[in-house]
Amino acid sequence: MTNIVTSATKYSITDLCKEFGVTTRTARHYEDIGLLSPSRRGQTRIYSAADRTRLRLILRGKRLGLSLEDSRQIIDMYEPGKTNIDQLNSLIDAIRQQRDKLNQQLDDIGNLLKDLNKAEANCIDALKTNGDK
Amino acid sequence: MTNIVTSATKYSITDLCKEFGVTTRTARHYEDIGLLSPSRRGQTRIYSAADRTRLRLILRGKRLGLSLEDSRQIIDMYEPGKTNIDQLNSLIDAIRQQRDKLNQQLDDIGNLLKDLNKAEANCIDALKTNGDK
DNA sequence: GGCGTATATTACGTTAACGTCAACGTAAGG
DNA sequence: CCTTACGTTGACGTTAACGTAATATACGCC
Repeated sequence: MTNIVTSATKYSITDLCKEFGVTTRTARHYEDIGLLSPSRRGQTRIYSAADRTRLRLILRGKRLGLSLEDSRQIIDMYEPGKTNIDQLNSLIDAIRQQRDKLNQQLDDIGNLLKDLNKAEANCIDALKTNGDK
Repeated sequence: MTNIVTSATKYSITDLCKEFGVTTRTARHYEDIGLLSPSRRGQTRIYSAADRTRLRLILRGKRLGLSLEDSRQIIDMYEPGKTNIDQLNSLIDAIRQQRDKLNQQLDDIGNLLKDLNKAEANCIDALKTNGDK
């Protein structure tokens, strides 16, 4: 059995970045703008499972075309307590806005997929037609 | 009945841009990079229904987080004939890649929506709890 | 025919999200 | 002890997607 204290899964910067297919520069950049804040051993960054999750969420946001600031907003929603009562209502608003945006995206993707299917059919048609000569 | 020749729906740059909530600079930029090519009357741009459609597709792409280059690729897929036989197969590949990406997005959105629901529930909870004091 | 409004071109400015390079520290292995 | 690999901090460079003047032309109208 591994030592409980030292075994809490931790990652070096390169390991973490390799796992997600980003450069170390990217991880450091996210730290610069306060999206990640790994602990340190001396100078060296040590990423926890929580840091890993945050990175995962950031990258998910990117796939959806969100800015890093957008992602920060969303990720901060998950954190309890960090939200004082005054802001909860505006936070709920923000959440609903995000949901609207996402539903719009769902719609867009549906349409785009339809279009792509058509386009593919056209291509295959063209290949058939021209393949016969 | 309006004159068939002159009545084919056409738009001025400001009208078209207002309709889609973008600036004229944006439309001109899209023209600079070859995404739009409206006809002209003298110097003045005249947008056709086809131009309008292209703009609509570009903006849909943007909502999905695509780059303008990505959108160009996709939009060009719709154009028949412009694709020579040699490229049809690679085009089909591109289409499938796009589809994969979109399915990934669908997945991401589903997860994000779930998360947002949780976050909202937390907020509402917090409001209730604190509202009682 | 002067005024306002729309349009044009040219060109420099801006922001986000990193890339890239330099210069250096440190720990492990041969 | 030397090399190799991985880590650090600046700091300037780059790309995409426009913003923002500045300046000039053209149109409708009272």
